[in-house]
Amino acid sequence: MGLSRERIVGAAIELLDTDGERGLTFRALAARLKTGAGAIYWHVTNKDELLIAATEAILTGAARPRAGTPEDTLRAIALGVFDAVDEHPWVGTQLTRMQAQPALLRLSESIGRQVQLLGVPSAAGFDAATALLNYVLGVAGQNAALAGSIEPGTIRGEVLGTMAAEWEALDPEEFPYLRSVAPQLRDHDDRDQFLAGVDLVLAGMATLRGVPADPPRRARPDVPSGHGPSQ
Amino acid sequence: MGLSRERIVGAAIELLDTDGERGLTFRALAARLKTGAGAIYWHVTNKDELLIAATEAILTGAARPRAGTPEDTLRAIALGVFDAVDEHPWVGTQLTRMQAQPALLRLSESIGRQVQLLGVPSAAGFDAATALLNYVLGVAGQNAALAGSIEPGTIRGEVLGTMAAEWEALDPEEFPYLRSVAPQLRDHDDRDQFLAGVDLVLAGMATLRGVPADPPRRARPDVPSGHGPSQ
DNA sequence: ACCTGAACACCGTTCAAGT
DNA sequence: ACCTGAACACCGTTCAAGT
Repeated sequence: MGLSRERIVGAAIELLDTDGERGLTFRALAARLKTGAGAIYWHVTNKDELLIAATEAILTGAARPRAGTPEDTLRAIALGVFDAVDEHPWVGTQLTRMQAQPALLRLSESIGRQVQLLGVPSAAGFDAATALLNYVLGVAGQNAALAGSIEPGTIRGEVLGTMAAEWEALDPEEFPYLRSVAPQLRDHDDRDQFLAGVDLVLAGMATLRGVPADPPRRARPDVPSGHGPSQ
Repeated sequence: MGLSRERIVGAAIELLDTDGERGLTFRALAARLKTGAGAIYWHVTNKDELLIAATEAILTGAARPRAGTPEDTLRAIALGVFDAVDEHPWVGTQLTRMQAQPALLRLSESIGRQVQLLGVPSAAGFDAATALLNYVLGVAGQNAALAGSIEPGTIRGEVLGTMAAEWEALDPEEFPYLRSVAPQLRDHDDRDQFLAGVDLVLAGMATLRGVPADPPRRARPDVPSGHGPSQ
């Protein structure tokens, strides 16, 4: 069984997951695949292409629309990205750094289409869809950065705890707000907060249709809570 | 006039602006400063610290609250970041990649405080402030990525034109939405769209107070249109 | 057609040696 | 105290040589 594009991409994903973004080098990849570094170039053009393929492997189907109201579909799409980045933080980096990422196109398409279904007038619709996309990408980028700043494989809650401790140690004169909110940071649920943000944007969109929005809830039992669509 | 931290940071900013993020190397920096590469390490710990200092130099004061309603202040803060990233795309990368970036703390503080003033209840307030921050960071990251994908110094409109052409060339079966919206992408104003997104989030926040939001406008003559607060 | 591994052109960073 | 520049330990990528 020789090399193949799939084996290479698979090994790259493993390396990225276990050793972080800096762990993926052609030498490490070659060692894991028991070949020379140059062999990989026979199947893959360069590192960028490899990263795109790896992201593609994780994100296939993540932006696929499901049945339900446009709002619920938008929540599901957004959650799909969130969970994928949660499991594979380097996906967040790819999504926010690479313009040539096909997954980003599919995500834009899915979001845009659902916003259209929402009934937002077309001029404002493009702006609204772009806003939601950018919010999702912002969270993805932050989560990737947060994961990149620590040892790969650290427990989730731990990261927020450390960050909360830093906020509590800030100068009270300059950072009263962050200090006051540090306890909330410590024991909040990322995923919940992400959804609250999605709901906030959706509530904003509702005002664009002239329909009074019901205030976004924080608890949402209607959304599946398991980590879904990533590989 | 020997070396100094300020001269080093200044030269780094010039290099980043003219040659892009990949243009900043210790060797190029040393050449520009007419020293050896190692000399820089006497004044600066490492490259990360240098990038943080450079971002800091650009973003000082960008998040400082001005007089006005909380909404207007939030718009001004967001615009400050947008314009800074517009002039110095690498700032967008820093903001979204580095957790230890002081400018990010100040930005979080400023946004959070204004959202408090907005009267959003404190539990939802933290979520709302985080949502706005993530939106701003998402746009910053995308603009940085977009700028990074092209030759430094390309004309702004040109980038969007190229991207619009790509969207028009997409498969009509798979990407009907992006194709339909390509013309809007071509001749829209980034900055306008960014503001529309901020207004969307603000409209969402308004629903959290139970106050009916007036629908966000697209034209906004009340906001200064010049590129302001960066260096 | 596919693989090997040395070699090339870079990086960031260190450090003995200078002034 | 500050600077110099060679050296070290890496990178991504290429390419002659093998099978």
